[in-house]
Amino acid sequence: MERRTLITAALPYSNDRLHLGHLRSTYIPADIYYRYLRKRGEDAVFICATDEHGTPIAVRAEREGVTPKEIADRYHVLIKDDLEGVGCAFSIFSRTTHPIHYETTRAFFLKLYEKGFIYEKEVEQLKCPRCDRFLPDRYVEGTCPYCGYEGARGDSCDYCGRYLRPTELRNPRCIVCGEKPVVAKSKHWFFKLSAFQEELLKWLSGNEKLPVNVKNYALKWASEGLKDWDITRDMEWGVPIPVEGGEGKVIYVWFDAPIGYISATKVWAEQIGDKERWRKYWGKEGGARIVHFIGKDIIYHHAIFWPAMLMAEGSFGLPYTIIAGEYLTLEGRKMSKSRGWVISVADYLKLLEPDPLRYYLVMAAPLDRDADFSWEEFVRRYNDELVDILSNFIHRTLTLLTRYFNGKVPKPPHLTEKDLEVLSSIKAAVDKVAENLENFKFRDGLLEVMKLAHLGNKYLNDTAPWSAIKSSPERAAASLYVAVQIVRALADLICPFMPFSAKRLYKMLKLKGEPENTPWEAAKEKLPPEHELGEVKPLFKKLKSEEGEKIRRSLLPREEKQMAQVSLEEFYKAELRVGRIVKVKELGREHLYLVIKLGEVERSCVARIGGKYTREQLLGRQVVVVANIKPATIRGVRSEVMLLAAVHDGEVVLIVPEREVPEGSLVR
RNA sequence: AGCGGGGUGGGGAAGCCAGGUUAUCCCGCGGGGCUCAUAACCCCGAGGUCGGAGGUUCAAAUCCUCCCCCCGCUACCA
Repeated sequence: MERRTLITAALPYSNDRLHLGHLRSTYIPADIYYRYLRKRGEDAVFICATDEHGTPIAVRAEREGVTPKEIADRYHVLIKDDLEGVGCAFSIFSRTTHPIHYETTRAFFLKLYEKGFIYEKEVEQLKCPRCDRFLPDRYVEGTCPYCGYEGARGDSCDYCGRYLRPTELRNPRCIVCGEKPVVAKSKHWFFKLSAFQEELLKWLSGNEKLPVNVKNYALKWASEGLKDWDITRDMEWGVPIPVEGGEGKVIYVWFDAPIGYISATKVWAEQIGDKERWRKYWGKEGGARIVHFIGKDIIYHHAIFWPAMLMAEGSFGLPYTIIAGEYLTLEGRKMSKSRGWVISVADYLKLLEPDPLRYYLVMAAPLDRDADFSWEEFVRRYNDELVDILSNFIHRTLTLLTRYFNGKVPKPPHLTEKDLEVLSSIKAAVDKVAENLENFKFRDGLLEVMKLAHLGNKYLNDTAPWSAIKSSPERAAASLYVAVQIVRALADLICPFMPFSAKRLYKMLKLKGEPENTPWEAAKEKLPPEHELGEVKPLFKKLKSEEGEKIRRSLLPREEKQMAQVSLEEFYKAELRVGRIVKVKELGREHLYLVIKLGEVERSCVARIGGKYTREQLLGRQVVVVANIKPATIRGVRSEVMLLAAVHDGEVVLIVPEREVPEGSLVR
């Protein structure tokens, strides 16, 4: 039976635009795979959608005074633009607010409910007395019960990585108002995840297609024991619970999001006018190979939660494999949206073409390892590899043909052993690229493509048609006949990786149709003698250094570049010490005069914390000061040391030792 | 502390999971060839005790143990 594949790319969360990291970990690999299968003529569908529920969108909407749907609408369009801009050829880019999604999610939930895999339970839940509402997971922060980390969120601890429940947190606080929540009873629905532990372990360990990074990670969690999963939340934004008593509650976003893969397939089927078509992919028997492309951060959800949900539901196929892309750093450092240390897809596309980016992101490192986006490296790969090796080979071949053979493929009199050998290595290359793509080895596949271009350059050098044309035109004809076959193959081979360039190359070669719809094996076909070529133009132009510098300046985020770095040595010049406040006097409305005892000595300090702290709050407390700061006179009073405090939105919070230490202790 | 990733010729990276002939690729460097092409292309060469120490093995960059060093995770976020 013919192979059928359903490819999904992780649903982008609809409250921000995408950056280069998203592309590298998920969307470009998925797109390459889909384009490859499509060229193979296989039955493949490429599914994606925006994920539009959940607390972050709700919180943000609240803050902006709009509805959550408005936020989701806004970003759905932008994200779609980003992805289409880099060439992602989705069959459908749907959304989880689509009516079909609601319907599918409700049905999924009900089926599990009827089968007894979802049960109701009164739980003790955190409720904020000041905000007067139950607090869904991320509305609470506190101390992790496992590792003691103080900034753990209600759903998980970022420090030790464990998944938590809000009530497990020690010292919880409401993130909206900071109030200590109280425990209150609330009814919730749980998915019997624990019931699937054995089946999951079996499925995970028996699945030879799962990459090691996914498999090991999931096995570790599954074998540590799975708890039942609270899949409802006290909020309005989301899919309403389809059973009695669920008023004011919705299904948890991580429960409905993966169902989006199914619902989006349904939307697609409807759009192409073959409403029941989706069943061919999701059917348990005779369904498609379901291939999920995700980022490494959501392995847990795709390799544990999702398969368990599917096992419980029973009528859909389980994932065939899950490809988890690792992260992309920017100039060697982790990307960070809040620090502005990111390059957004939109910004990139304003300045450069998508193909070189696709090339770079694939080449930078294998998918299962972290990669780095560095401007210098990008320019190097662009100029030295794409331009010099690939584009230049194509250009010189086509130019020679234009000059010596009127832009037509010459008729080779006879082909030497060497010519035949090169022709057969074209076929071998086509197969090698395919084999790598079959195994999700995108980088290796692209390397094979480049090897073929390299071979082309070598072949041209060895056969030197430019000099053969004088001594033996027949040799020149043979040589260029062979060389142009390599170019022809490249036109198809680069298509999954660099679809825009493939298109241009198709035009230059006057090949019929579009590269994306032309069968993969066409790469092995030969351009016949007399075939006429189109207008020859370089595929990629070199990035000149001034031009590159200009792009670099507007592309790379500025904020971090301005941040000066401090060496350890420099840092140690600052002498931070613990002292005790032994005297407090007001100095106008904003300032306080303090005397701070640092061991044997006492130092004066004028601090701008008036109105923030009272005399009583300060007297006798231990604080941290910069002991060797250059003394200054503030409000007419000499200040010898500087008091340290955290500053945020007009708040001033003193830095104090976690417990009492001898005065004068050094802080390092 | 924990979790994760990494340490391979001057720079950047593969290879490591499935151990095995001269350790691969791009850049840089030295020499040569070519002059069709976007000062591009091709060939040859120098340069590596594959972080360190043990161990397993006929054989280890690759497996095991211990150690050293670097990076990320404490802030929504692939």
